Amino acid sequence: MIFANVIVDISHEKLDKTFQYIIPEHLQEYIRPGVRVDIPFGKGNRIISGYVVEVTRTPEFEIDKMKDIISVRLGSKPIESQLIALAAWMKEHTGSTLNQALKTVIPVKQQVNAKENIAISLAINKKEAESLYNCYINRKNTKKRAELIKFLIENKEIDKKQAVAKFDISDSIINSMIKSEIIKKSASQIYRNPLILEKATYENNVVTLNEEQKNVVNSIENFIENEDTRPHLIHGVTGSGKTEVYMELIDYMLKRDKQVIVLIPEISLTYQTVMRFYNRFGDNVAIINSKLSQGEKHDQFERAKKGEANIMVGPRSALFTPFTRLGLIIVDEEHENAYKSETVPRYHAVDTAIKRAELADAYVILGSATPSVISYNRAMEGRYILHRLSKRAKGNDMAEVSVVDMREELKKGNKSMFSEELDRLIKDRLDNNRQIMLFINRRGYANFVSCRACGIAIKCPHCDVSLKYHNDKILRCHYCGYEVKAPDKCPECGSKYIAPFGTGTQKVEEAVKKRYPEARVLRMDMDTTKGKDGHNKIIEAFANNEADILIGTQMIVKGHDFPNVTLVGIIAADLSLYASEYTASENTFQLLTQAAGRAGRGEAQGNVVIQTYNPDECCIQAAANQDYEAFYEQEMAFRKMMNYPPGAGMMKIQFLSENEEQVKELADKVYKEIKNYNNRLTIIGPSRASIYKLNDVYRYMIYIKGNEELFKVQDVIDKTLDEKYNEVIIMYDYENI
DNA sequence: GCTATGTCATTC
DNA sequence: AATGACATAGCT
Repeated sequence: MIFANVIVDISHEKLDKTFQYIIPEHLQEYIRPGVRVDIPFGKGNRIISGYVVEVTRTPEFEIDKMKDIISVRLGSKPIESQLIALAAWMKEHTGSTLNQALKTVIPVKQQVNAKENIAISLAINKKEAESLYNCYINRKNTKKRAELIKFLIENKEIDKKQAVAKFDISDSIINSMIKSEIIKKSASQIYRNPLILEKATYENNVVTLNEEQKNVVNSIENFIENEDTRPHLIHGVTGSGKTEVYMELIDYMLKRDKQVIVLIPEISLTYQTVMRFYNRFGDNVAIINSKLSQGEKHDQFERAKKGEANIMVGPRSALFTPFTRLGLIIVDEEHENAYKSETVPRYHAVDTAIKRAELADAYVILGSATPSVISYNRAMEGRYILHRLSKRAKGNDMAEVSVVDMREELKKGNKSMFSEELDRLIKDRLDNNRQIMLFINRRGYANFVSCRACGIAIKCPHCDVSLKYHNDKILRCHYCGYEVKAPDKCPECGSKYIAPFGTGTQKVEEAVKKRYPEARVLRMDMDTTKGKDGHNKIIEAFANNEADILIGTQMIVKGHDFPNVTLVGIIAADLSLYASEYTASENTFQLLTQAAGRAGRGEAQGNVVIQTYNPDECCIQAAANQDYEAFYEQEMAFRKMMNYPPGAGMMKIQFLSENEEQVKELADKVYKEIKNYNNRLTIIGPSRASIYKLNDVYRYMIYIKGNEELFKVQDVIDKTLDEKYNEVIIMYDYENI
């Protein structure tokens, strides 16, 4: 016997799960995940529609109580089917529950229903209503009815849900009132501010591509003509004009009556980027970002569904745009960590994009100046098709990069945070009215506060990290937001020789202001961009030449185009190198290359100064030489040797709990279970996470190397879970599987 | 005892 | 969300 797990087409918390139905023999060939079916539901067996999310042979409900699926709705394949099939895939590949996956994939559902909220209004005229009110108010059990009628006389209509809450009235009363034609149901109005887009200028409608760009466009079009569905990876150096290539291909798709999704990391989803698309395609572009309200987001999705917009630009979640004629998904800056979801379902946008494209018969283009090692490896193996853009679009040269060994600077007696070379170049640029960007990958004033007498560093009481010193003499935890006034005496030994150490954006800002008092300085980090529009304001101010020097964290290096910047200084390149993840080198290389790419995007030659204590480190050298291939070769050799992705697949299991003993116990127990299940697997751990305590939650990790077989490990663990460990949350991540 | 009205639990 | 089962008040 075969069963179908069906999610019913009614939006209500209590029904937010699957119901299992028997698939009658004559329907078996039609039923697969995503198919819409009619099913009997509830006591009266009223017929409602639902979606099949899973087909299985294991019954999860008493078979004799299980009902049969009535029929399959074939023909027009609603977009929901496709997205539900995608959710089923996500469940499988991220280890989330189906509901979690569905909620992510179809956020529209609740909204659609919210939009169709039922309102009630009077079905009789005012006089009748008033007399009825007098009648009800004097009777004993009809107070609530009377109040409702009074309200409706005064206010015309009310949302049904609100009425239930406000008058503590029950559904059956409302229903009976509808039956006796005192009130009537109607779809309530929606009040929502539509996203106001500025008028498009269509200013650069026609862009001439250079030879290299044309080649890439032609080549990709060729693969599409031949229906080769392999994803494309465009490796284009910073400033090589990937966006123009995307736009050309979007145009090509629109001409074929297809729709396009463009994913952009949230952080570079700025006014600048958005306007580029808007100027070229006008109203055909819909945009979402995480700052939009649920309602606004829903409106954009609705526009897409109706075909009023055929291009969706947005972050990760734009992947789930309900396009019915999806033809192409573009993932810009595909290496970005932001594409990996941090909440369940912990999906990766690149893999999910490829799956969505497969379900929709669409194509995928990934683009980056620094492709992830995993993606590049896939291109090398022929699973992706690689395209190169090796020249800058405007014909200008790549910036000249120099690496400065800060140990040597110290020997020379330079104790400041600016090397001689950086200092010389900053002065030069200030004299010539050029702009400068200084990059330091750490916000705040200093890294930590420690006591010179006893050597302790002040830590966050909730997290296993040191507190960061901020200029306002406050210590902050950058993970949980904990704040405390900086002490003037060591809390351990009472010594007054307690001082901030290390460097952060605030300290750099202070040093810059002191050393170059004539320069106008802007700082951009988490602390200065808190406001709603803070991010854009700073970017715009800098773009308008309102400042000479922009100091910032990662935020400033992601994809912004400032033609007047001819110097980029990386104050301390090593910060991300010491991270404990196996991707530390990759992250450092990406960051440095992207930062370096900000220089000299206009006509003038750019300079980049990388200050480091590890000048011989491979990733720093490769970034300095702007040599991706060299980096890839080195890194890939390391990954293969260590069996890290893409050398193998990897599964990460995290154990989280406020109960320190329980986390450890459970991690140990799970380790034994896995060993027991398959003792040939390479298991690393269990060990403490790099930040062991975060927000008062203790964290243990287990890593397992392997391939598809790892998906089964989760089932094994789920089955052996003991109620005793209910407090412990287990999170799974899969990489390169 | 019967009806009108309100509450509750259930939905494969 | 929607429905039948059940509970209770009020009336004849």
